Amino acid sequence: MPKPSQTETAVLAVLSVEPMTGYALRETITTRLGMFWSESFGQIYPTLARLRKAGMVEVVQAEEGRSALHRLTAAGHDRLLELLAEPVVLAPPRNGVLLRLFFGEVLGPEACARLVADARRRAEENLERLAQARRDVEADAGRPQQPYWSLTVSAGEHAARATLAWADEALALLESLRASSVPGGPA
Amino acid sequence: MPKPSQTETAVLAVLSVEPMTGYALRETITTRLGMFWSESFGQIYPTLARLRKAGMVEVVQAEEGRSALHRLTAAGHDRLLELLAEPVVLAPPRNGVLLRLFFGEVLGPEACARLVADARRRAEENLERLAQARRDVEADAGRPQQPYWSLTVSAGEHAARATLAWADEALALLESLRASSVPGGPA
DNA sequence: GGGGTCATGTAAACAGTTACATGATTTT
DNA sequence: AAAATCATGTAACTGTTTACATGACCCC
Repeated sequence: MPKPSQTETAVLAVLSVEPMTGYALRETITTRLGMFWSESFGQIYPTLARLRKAGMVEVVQAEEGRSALHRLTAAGHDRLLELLAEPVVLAPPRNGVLLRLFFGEVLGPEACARLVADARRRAEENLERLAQARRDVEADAGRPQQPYWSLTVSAGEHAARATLAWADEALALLESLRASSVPGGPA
Repeated sequence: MPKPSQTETAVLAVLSVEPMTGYALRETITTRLGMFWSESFGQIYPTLARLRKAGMVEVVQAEEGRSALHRLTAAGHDRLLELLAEPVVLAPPRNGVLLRLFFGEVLGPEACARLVADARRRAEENLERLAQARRDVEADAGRPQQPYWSLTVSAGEHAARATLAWADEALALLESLRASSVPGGPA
């Protein structure tokens, strides 16, 4: 069996819920999984082609005149189980904000404060998107997937709130730095 | 001027503190920035070669018999300022744990609980490493970089504690799921 | 009929890791 | 003398994004 691919895992997983076009697949990943996953067309279409060739996915005509949909085969479902059981791939850390802050002396407290404020704003935007996601999940009460979806929303909420709390702390510290380094304020 | 590179930024930033060998550069990135950054030798050495050719970095002989060190030139420092002012590159989200949890119905509550427990353990390990980093930073009290370093440690602590809190919540929910789906316990 | 969005794909470029090769120096 | 660590580099591969090309369908 070929070596596991993360894109393949995501594609098979989404198709396991419902057959759809490649375009809808990308749409679903962006809107439903966007907080913790992303795929580009340049990944999705070649992956679908490979999966088709390997018999994991078949193309079905849903309605006359409609685009053909990609549906998981039994082999595809087995493969999905196999891939989900693979060890999780941890992304190597690469946080540009923290890199800049670690060398914050170079940029100075004001520029650092702007970076932290930007990060704070992004976290707030995330919280809004998560509030919508929370409402969507609650509207699906009763579906067997509902508790699992709730889990992922909850993860985003915890992370976003942690960022907010950190940012407030950081902004206070940077303000005190600014004040002590320029006692008379900026000329 | 060439387009900004993240690796270049990190390399110039580390060298701005102190001249060192490529090997020590990697070591420094792994141990000091490891919580939020990473670079491999395959990136570092070609980057150093390019920076040397571009006059951003010069090679100096520190001591007789010792390996030559890479030192930032004035042009290198200007370039660093330029790169640090570039907009932060946000990594596309790719969280394998949350992907598996979103489709948690496929794996079932027990396997999901194992995934969450693993994530929890990683967060706890991070907290231990951060506690050491916190002690290291505090030992450097008085250095002008100290408050900035403290900021990055604090970010890690907030994130790790958020993961712990989420994981506990998630494990409780998964346990109740397991209980309700298999009322008599696993046969 | 024109603009938007649905839909599928390819090509080029890029970033990054892994594995390998090589050798000096230091420690045991 | 051997083993570990320090040190520099290259080559191959992989995964991923971006940009481009193309056309059908829908609704205003």
